[in-house]
Amino acid sequence: MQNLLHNLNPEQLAAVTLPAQSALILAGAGSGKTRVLTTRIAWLIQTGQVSPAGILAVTFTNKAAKEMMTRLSAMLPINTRGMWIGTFHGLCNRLLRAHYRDAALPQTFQILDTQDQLSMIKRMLKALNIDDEKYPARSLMYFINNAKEEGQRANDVVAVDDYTRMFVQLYDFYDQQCQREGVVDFAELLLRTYELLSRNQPLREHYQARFKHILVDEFQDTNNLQYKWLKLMAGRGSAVFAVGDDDQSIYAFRGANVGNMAAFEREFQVENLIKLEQNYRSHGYILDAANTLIAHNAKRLGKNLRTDAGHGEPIRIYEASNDLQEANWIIEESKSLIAEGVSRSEIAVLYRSNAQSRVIEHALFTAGIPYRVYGGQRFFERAEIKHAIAYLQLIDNPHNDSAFLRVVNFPTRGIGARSLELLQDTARQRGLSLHDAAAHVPGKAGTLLTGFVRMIENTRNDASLLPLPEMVQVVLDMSGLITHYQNEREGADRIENLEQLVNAAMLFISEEGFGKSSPALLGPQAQPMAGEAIVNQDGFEIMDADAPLATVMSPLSAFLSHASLEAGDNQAEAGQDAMQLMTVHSAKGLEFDAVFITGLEEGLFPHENSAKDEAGVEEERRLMYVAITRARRRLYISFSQTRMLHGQTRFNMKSRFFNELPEEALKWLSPKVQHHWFAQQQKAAWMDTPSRPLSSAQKDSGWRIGQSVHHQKFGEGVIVNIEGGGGNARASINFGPHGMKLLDLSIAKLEKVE
DNA sequence: GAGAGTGATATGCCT
DNA sequence: TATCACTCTC
Repeated sequence: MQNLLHNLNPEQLAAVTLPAQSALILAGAGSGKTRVLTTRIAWLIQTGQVSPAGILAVTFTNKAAKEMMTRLSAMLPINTRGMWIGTFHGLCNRLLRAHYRDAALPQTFQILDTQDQLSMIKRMLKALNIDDEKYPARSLMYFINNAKEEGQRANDVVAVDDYTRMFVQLYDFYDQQCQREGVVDFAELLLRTYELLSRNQPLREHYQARFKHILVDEFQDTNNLQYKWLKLMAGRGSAVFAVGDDDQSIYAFRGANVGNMAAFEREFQVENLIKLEQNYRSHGYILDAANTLIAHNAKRLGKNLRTDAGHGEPIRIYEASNDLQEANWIIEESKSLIAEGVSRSEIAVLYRSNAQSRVIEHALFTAGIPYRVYGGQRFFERAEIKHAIAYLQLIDNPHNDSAFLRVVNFPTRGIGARSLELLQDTARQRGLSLHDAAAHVPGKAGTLLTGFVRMIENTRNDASLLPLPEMVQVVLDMSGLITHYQNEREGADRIENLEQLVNAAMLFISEEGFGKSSPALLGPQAQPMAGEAIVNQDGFEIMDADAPLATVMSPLSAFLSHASLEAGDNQAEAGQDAMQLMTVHSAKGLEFDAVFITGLEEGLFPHENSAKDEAGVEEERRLMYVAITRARRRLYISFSQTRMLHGQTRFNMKSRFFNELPEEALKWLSPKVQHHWFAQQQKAAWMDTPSRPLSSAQKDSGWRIGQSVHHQKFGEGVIVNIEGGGGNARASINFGPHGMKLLDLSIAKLEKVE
């Protein structure tokens, strides 16, 4: 125990050793949050307050869950695999597998990722002959997911207009369709589990009694359903240990509700609110900047980071005249950092939106500096992998129509659109899945379709007793995927990926504790349950969804869940020592010796879509806070007067966030920058494209695009466009925080600012 | 069924 | 500007 608590600071120690009551830990950036969380679990177990089975630890990402398990195994000689540590979705999956009957799901239900969900909705809209101009699939998807995240089924949604009524009806259809096919989307995993436990008293009480300690990571990111889910799991007796940072809440746009922190404090009668404010990551000036900036947010629980490290170096600010120049400056600074001995992987370039990465990538490429961009396509999202997975899904659950349609004619088998229409009609009329309807289709189409179905069945028969990796191999061969890609010009990479899938299957069974030779399709292995038996409302004895996945699902089902729930690495080839390029969002949780935050311009950061209301600006500010606190020793912030975006040159003002940083922590590097207009000319020359000719309006009015101006009411702005001429000329002016204004040049009292 | 052509569309992205 | 999904054409 000495060991465990060794080296914790007083705040951390207090948090780790709290009594068994609900507590809220406000953990600032770099304050040792994960350490506190894992040490807390280890401490509870080691002091005999709870057994590993009595712990429920929830995270948002698989990465965080894995990290927690790794650290925990290092602290205690226990097998973490059987513990209930996982993502919300992963844990729900486990519960639903164990209690599939009570949850009214087929044992082999499958999980739709976002892509699958969208294509399913599109298919449904088409089948129902719905005008997709009026009711776009994407909007419907958001509507459905939002409703589910509010805990609402179709008939819970209050529709005030016809449009919404239509959506509600489609939501209902969608749910029915999912149920028929035996598939669930991400939100459904949570909602279904929530409903299962709220309706099923014995089950609920069983788990409530079991999980004496519930620990939640990144609590500020919980959405409303997740919060309700936690309340239900906790019941009255469990202690919930919630760790979060309201200042790092940057996912409101996808339903996260920071308000859950305040609600938690109130509803769980939190007596223990502990703030972890000691920062072990960044130097003083960097923390000063973060603290000063975030203090501008009105809605905060309040927290201030401090460090024992000295001031360190000031934050370097650079003003570029255009985005190319900004990129080149990053290259130059990086080169000198590297020359100073900073390794490339310790240098990160952050940007607000992905579109900004292009210019920087180009410059890095030209300079011959290795770099890595986060956020590309992930392994399980690749088309060829999706195809292979679809075959596996059909073997596991033939009623999955999405999977059926994905591969029925891939590789091509002469089953065209008309045959499929026939099949879908037949299926609808008879209330069958596509797979089952195939036998009822007459003619040549029918022959081809039954041929496909037979191929699936044969594969299932041939492979059912094989271990998972070998099954995957058989599927690759029998489906014709490998042959197909062999004949394709650029199929080599795809074949390589498909072979990787066999490896992934191998790795998966060994990690999840499936027997090396246990048949892929064998149902849950009959193993003695660690938990006590419980009896459900119908008098059936049910098993606790205890321990490894192996006890509640077949290797194949488990692997398919894994493929949906964990899309795999989304960072490009690791290995080489490369500079790191990523959005600010994906930088959350990471840290680097040197960080560049780029594009600090009004409209970009804060983003124009968020700057309309105060809540949006506050989230952008938190985003900037996250960006700043990624840096350990050196921080650069840059902005540019002009920038190419969507094929057009934009004139931006520097971000309002500059006014919210402490001047004494900053060092302005900017050389005398050319005037906007010259910058544009020069850039045009560089890019070898003709510059925009002066319009008559620009010549006549004495004003020009790019001119900085001052307005009595709106302050400083930049002319973005001029229309009309002579006395009627009007200009669009970007006033940053005040937005874009269209002003009559002869009326508005504008002053030129040089 | 592949490839060309069209047009909408462009903040962030985990599960 | 560039990408992507989708339709059209041979």
